Order: sequence, then structure tokens, then C-alpha cells
Amino acid sequence: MGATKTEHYSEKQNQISTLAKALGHPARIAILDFLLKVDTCICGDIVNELPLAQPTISQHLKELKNAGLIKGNIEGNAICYCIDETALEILQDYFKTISTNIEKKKSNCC
Amino acid sequence: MGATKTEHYSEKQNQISTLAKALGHPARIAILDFLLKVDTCICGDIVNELPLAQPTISQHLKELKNAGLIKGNIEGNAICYCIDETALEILQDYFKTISTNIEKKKSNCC
DNA sequence: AAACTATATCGTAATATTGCAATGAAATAA
DNA sequence: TTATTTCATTGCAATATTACGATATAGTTT
Repeated sequence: MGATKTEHYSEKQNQISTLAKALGHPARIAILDFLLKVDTCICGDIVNELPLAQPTISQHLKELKNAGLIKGNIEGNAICYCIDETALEILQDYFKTISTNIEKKKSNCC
Repeated sequence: MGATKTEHYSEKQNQISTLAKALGHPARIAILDFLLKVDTCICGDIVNELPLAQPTISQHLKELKNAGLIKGNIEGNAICYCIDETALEILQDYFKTISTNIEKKKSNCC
């Protein structure tokens, strides 16, 4: 099939998996890393940093934006991208919760 | 094309994206949630919890295992799965680093 | 206005993922 | 030994993703 059966899972599970999926490509991690590395929000030139053609990067940016991981502001004829903290906080909280739950369990096998 | 150009990215970027990709499906998040919810490691019956056929779940478990997110111990003719903390720590550290970096920047735009 | 710059969208080819029925393999129970 | 149970693997169809050339759009410059 190839189509995920999203309707069978909880909203939280879909939310986390959607965010994780958006991060599931090295180019998109590289974009986030670059947005962090640069002091101000970056207007363009992500294309010069990655080994991908402009349409491909535009597509990756769109996916990050759709997932809510980055925001884009129009600035003249360029677009200024930066990280959206909200989404990252959701992920951070999720992993923190898992970690504390594991800690609590101290599994009796494995 | 459809093939990711992994060779162009840093090891860290590939590591994080691989882990994120493994979490990029609600069924796999549901599996992790279930492993956490149950007190001991679970031997089977994930199939009864999810709306997917047994081969499909076996496939998802394999992907989680390949990514290093879960471990499996053979126990008679059943297999006992549980979460591997190491991979989760890597992700947690990554998101923590991003958060502190964003905090430091206090972006002057967006 | 025309030329230029920056980004998005379209179309398409190559490849990957998702899901399942059928089947296999391996331990256990009868 | 012959079921039975539990999980993995194979093979395949449907769909999604990745990448890019060509083209469109929109602002800027000349």
C-alpha cells in the first residue's frame, strides 16, 4: 500500500511521528544545524551550503515548514527562515517523558 | 531518484536523521508507548494492541531494532522487546543542544 | 520598460515505504 | 511425531519520497 493508517493512532502519536518524519532526512537536519549556526535568521544561501539543487532544498524547507519546525518571513524578494521553538519543545518534552518513565521502571529484563 | 545522498552529510546529521526516521511512523511511536506502558518487557502481543497485521508489525519492530531504539531477547519461542535507552539519550541530547542554542541567540528577527 | 535575483511549483524518473497474504522456521504442547 | 504457537521472511501492489530540469512568480535593479 504505502499509505499510513493515521486514523488508528492517537493525536499525540501522530503529532510526534509527523515531527520525527520531518527530521528523518539528513538534509533537513543540516538545514536546522545551519539555521542554528548562523547568528541571525538566514535569508537564502542555504542553497550554497548543501549539496542539493535549489528546487530540492525548497521542497525540504516546505516540509520543515509544514511540520511547524521552521518559520519563514518574506523580506524583499528573499525569504528569511528560522527555527520554530514550539515544535522542538514538543519533541523535547516527549523524550523527557520517555526517559523518566524508563527510569521509573528499571526494567526487570533485557 | 528517491535515494538520499547520505554521503554528503556529517555522521551526526545522518545519525540523528536515521533515528528520527525510525520514529517517523505513528505505529512505531505506538509501539514505544506500549513498551513503556507495560510494566515488564513485552513478549509478543503488540500485535493485539495495534490495528496492523502481524507481518507489518514485525517489519516495524525490525526497523526500530535496526535504528537501535529497541532491543529483543529470545525467550522460548517468544521474543521479549524493550526500549534501548542509548538511542533515546542521543536524541534527547540533540534537542537539548538545539534548545540552549536558540536560547543563546534570542533571534533578532522572526 | 527589460534584465536580474530569489524562491516556488510542475512534471517526471528513480527509489523507498507501507501493508498484507502466503509461507517459512523454530520452539512448545499434544 | 504431529499439531500448535510465535515470530520472521518473501513477494507483491499501492503509495510516498527524493531529486532535479524546466518553468513560473514576484520583487529589485537598471
